[in-house]
Amino acid sequence: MGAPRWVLHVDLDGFIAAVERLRRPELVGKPVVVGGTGDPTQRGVVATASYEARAFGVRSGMPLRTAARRCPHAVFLPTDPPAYEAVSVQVMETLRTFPAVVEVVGWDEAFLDVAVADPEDLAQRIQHAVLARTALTCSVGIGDNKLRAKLATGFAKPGGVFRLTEATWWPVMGRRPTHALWGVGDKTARKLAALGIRTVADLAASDVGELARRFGPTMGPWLRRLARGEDRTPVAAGPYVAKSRSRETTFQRNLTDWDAVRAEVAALARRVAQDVVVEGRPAVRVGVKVRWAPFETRTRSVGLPTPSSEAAVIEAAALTALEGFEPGREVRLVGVRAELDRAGP
DNA sequence: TCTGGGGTCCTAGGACCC
DNA sequence: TCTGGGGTCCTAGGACCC
Repeated sequence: MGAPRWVLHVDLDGFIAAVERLRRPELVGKPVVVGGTGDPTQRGVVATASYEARAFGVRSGMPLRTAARRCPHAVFLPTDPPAYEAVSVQVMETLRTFPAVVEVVGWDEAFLDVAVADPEDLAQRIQHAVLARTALTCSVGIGDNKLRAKLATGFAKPGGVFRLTEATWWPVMGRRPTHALWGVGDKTARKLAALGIRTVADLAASDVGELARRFGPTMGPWLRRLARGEDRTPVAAGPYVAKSRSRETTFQRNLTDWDAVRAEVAALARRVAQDVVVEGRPAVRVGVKVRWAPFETRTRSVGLPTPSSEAAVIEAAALTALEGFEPGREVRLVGVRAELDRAGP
């Protein structure tokens, strides 16, 4: 008889802002907003805000200009991905010292599949180990599957531990809006509300046939399972295998010159080609994204006759895809994406 | 609130084939 | 000549997440 299985979801508190504060102790206690180039007069959005900045209504995803209006005295910093990556590696190494299957979900998040009698005790030991190694605090959600562990973390923040299982699902989640579920965003919540489905309990009790009609054969039934906290997705230890690689740029000023658009697409395609080489699997399809001003996004893509990792091939394909667009309007953003071969080189 | 960048997965229509 | 139904691939778009 082994100990019971649990899923733990570990999530660093305000990760990016916390890493910046670590490097610059003078930021401790101050509102800090990280995002874009660090210049709040430029186009860009908030990647993370410290809890001091959040008190002024600054949120991730918010335009930097808006953040500056809400919290003018905040310290604005550019994002520094290599620095966060380095700290993230230390965090994940620390998690792997525990007897668990570890699935890394992002820079600052991981699932652990564990078999222990006292998951709260393990959660606290993880918090202490991460703090000792990186001086960062994290929150831990405990669940009987990934979905419940992930949602539990929201109740654990900041710095706490929370358990959510089948036994407590209804008292904790039943009366919350569907938007509280992991995978239900603004659009779906609104669509559900139009059907009279407002809470998690409403969704759990709704007609699965109706959901399938409105949301499709896969999404419909999945939504109802979500509302019941049902999830059998395993914690996957395997190394992350990318399905696509992409690069995109939003211009500080919209481009009006199509030659400049072509040049930018070519440059992005060469960067994507470098990423493809690093992945070690060739591209099978290349796509281009154009965002017209003010904010209308369109994509075009072409399959490659033969899978390739060559910069010249990927660049040529991107420029071919770009020909599917009618020039003449102002361009806010361009992007290039490569879909990778699933099988291998 | 004038809206980044990097991903994943699902849906749906049309082409094409049997 | 007119007609069916299903399966699969290709492509674009949408929704969501960190």
